[in-house]
Amino acid sequence: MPLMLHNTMSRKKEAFTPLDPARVRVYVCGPTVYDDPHIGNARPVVVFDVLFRLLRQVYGPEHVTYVRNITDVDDKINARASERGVDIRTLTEDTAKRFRDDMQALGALAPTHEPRATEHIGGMIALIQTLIERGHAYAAEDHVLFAVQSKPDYGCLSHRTRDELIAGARVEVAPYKRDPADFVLWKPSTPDLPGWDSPWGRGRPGWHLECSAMSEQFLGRDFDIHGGGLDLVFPHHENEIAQSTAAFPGTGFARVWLHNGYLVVDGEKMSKSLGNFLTVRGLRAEFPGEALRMALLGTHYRQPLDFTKAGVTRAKRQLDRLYQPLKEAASAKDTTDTPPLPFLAALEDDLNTPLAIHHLRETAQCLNKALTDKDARLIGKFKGELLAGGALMGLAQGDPQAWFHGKPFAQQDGQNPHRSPPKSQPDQPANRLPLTESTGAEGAHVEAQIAERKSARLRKDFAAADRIRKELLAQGVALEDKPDGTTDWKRAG
RNA sequence: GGCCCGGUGGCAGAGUGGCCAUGCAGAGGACUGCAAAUCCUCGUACGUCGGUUCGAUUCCGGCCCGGGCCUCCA
Repeated sequence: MPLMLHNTMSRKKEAFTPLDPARVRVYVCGPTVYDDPHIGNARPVVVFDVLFRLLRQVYGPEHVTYVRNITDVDDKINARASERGVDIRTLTEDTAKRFRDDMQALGALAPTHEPRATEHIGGMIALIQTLIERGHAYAAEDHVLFAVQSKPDYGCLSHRTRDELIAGARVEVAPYKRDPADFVLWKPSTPDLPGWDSPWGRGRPGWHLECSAMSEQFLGRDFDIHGGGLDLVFPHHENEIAQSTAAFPGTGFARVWLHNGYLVVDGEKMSKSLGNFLTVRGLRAEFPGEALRMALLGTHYRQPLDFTKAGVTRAKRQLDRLYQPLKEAASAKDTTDTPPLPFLAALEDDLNTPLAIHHLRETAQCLNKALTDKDARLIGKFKGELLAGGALMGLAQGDPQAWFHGKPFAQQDGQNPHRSPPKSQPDQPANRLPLTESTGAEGAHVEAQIAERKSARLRKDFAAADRIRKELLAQGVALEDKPDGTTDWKRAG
């Protein structure tokens, strides 16, 4: 089955055919690094990470180039930097680092390239010059503006005409604009603001320009997929198309446009004033990063997602159900590295992650049955399928025992100990997480209690045995007696 | 005003012109000293009004409700 993707440009699901299967090229708009990412920022990262993994699976890891930029010049950055009394580079370096750390905790692979806007100012200036030469841009009062009327197809992505945009009446009509719909390519900086010398004086680039410049640099003038949040369709992506195709006539820029739907929290738009603003960092203190990832993938990427903490708890239980049979099958060898076919079909149908998760759970159930039947052949097969499917979604790749033994998250700082490196990504050191010894002294205590309970059970002193189990449960440790007389434990809740 | 999305069982969430999503929660059973985990069985849906059709939750139209975008928010 071919990979089907919903293209915002055509508003249809289309069979995906790369321009060059040996070099599949994806660009996704990355963060503006002025503050820690919130859970809404995480959605596109996780969604397009699944796409990245899927493309690597289909075309081979070395044949996929994934670029996600970092916007490190912006008015909000300027404001935040001056608030803190640091220069923007200090602020953006620090914020970008925290962003990468958060995204890694969510199991997202590092993109192939992560260019920063400020390192591509030259390319942006060159692009502006080309646009001016071709009559698509003009300088006015130290600004350079893109002349929307010079591009008859402006609005092709958002399916709006220039007139419809103007009718919205929220357009800033600056006196230096020839047309109200024109947008800024370059704007002047005051001496206290970051700026670069240019033919139009010292200034800084408009936001849309960086993606046009950097995608060209890393992916060329024609590439396969451009992704981002739904809110970027207009004006950001519309303007990127206008800039790039105006500068390079005869080229098509991105072929397929993917946009993820909005995320709301408890049914309401996330905002600081409502008190429902959830940062990834804050959530990581309460939940495993992998549970957050599962929660984000539990809704199809184009659907609106209502993010709730109850939902994350549900997602964590879903992961328990995947890890449980993997724990039981820990000593078995997986005999395949092919994901279940229906699972793959679901992902290939416009990244239907909820359906894919369902198939993964089906495989987990098959593994459970095989374990019950002690069918070594099926155990190996389903374990392999489950791990392979999980690898494609960045789920269930950790050590099962560590997943169940991990420290309660309220007591944890730093990294998620539950994830070990994804099996299929041995070449990505950024994704190697230490498998911390979370069982340590406390584990020894639990083991001692288990031993004590075992002797109580052997002498049929069930009251004592139950008391020990109850005490442990109060400490957040749930016991699980195995048929062979041994007892397992795991974190309750 | 313009454009675009949704409304599925208690909750979450896929999908389909006629037969099952699935999970959580709930009910019952197997297993267990009792649990847990696991397995088996079960109940409860497709906003509303019309139309097309042998048949619509699924296609079309009206309406109601919710959400988003319309110059820099993923």
